[in-house]
Amino acid sequence: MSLKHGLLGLLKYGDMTGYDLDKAFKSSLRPAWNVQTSQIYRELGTMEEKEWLSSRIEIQEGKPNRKYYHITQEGEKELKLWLLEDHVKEELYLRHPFFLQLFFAGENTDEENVKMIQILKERCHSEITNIETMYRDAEEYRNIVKDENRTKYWQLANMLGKSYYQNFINWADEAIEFLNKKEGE
Amino acid sequence: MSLKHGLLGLLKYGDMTGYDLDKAFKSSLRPAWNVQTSQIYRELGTMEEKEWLSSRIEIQEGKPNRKYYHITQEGEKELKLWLLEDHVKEELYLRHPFFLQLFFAGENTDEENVKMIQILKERCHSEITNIETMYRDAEEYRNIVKDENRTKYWQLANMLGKSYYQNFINWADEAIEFLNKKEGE
DNA sequence: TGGGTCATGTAACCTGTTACATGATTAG
DNA sequence: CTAATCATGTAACAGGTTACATGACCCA
Repeated sequence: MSLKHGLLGLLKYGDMTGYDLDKAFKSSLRPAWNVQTSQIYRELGTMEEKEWLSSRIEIQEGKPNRKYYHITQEGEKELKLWLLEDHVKEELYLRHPFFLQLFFAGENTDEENVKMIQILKERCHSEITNIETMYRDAEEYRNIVKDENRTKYWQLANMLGKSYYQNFINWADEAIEFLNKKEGE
Repeated sequence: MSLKHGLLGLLKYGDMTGYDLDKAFKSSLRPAWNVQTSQIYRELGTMEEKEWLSSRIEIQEGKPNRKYYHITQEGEKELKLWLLEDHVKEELYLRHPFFLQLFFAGENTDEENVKMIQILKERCHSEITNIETMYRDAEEYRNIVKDENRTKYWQLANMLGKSYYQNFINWADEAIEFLNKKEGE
């Protein structure tokens, strides 16, 4: 999607290594998507070529060296522009194989589909739990950062993430009821 | 995502050309995502190589010839398996740049962000209108198909699509209220 | 006379995914 | 003793995006 800009955003909090960024991304932007570690390293490479980032290597003993990335002025400019762009235009799709599966679910039996919808529900419940844990873990950062402007939007992102999964759960309940009623007819 | 399986599903309704599939996809699976026409042709090519499809060419006068694709037994088997797989596992992410944007929205002013959220709302309203039109247009198919098992799931997909966008709208209202309240403090 | 529909694609590029590789240290 | 953590990547492939090309017909 826009991994590059996600990384730029995280690097505004401070210099980090690819490893740190991987963890930071996975623990804060998880509702967005699951990034591949290898992709992060690749993107960091091309971002450095574009001069959005600079880097320095810290030598460690016993452990592998750490390569710290730092956001440049170019990078900050790029991030600022991206944050003001309208990304809502064409990219609001419900991009899940599950939706296709549902559309063609008439090819399966109702029992098979109910089972699938139940799995969806469970999965969404556990995602909500993850988000709540994530958010509680972030409390400490909020105490350190004390930048209300930032934390305000973390809260909004948190609300959006949770309601997104809650919506699947609500739909799943309605769907199961609907299928049972049809069954009884 | 799984364009190949989406195309297989559509071809179960009857033989179609790439052009037809493009239109069918865009008018029924639109809440899922917007496929590139060129990608459909490419995928059809590889699907034919895999022998999930066979094709025949119908010569037309004045207009370009039409290349009809037909789902093979191999293709049907593949679709059946795919429809029973668990696609909910790792792929339920809210995969939108908007989420990243929101997470880092503290870099913008509140006014800029409220404007952005309002654009989101409008866009979601128009998506819901699109889905409703789409669904009404599909009524005729439902009368022809008369396969209640299929149409039942079209209805569920329709419900999911609408609630997905409605959820953004509800969130947007809360978010705007939240930002205004914070502003007043 | 210009734009839309019909109908097919190719080429290049960018992004995402999967698999693999290394090698030391630390905790259960 | 085994698994996890620390920390870096490369290679190959699959899937998505953008730009371009062709050419006739139809409608305002």
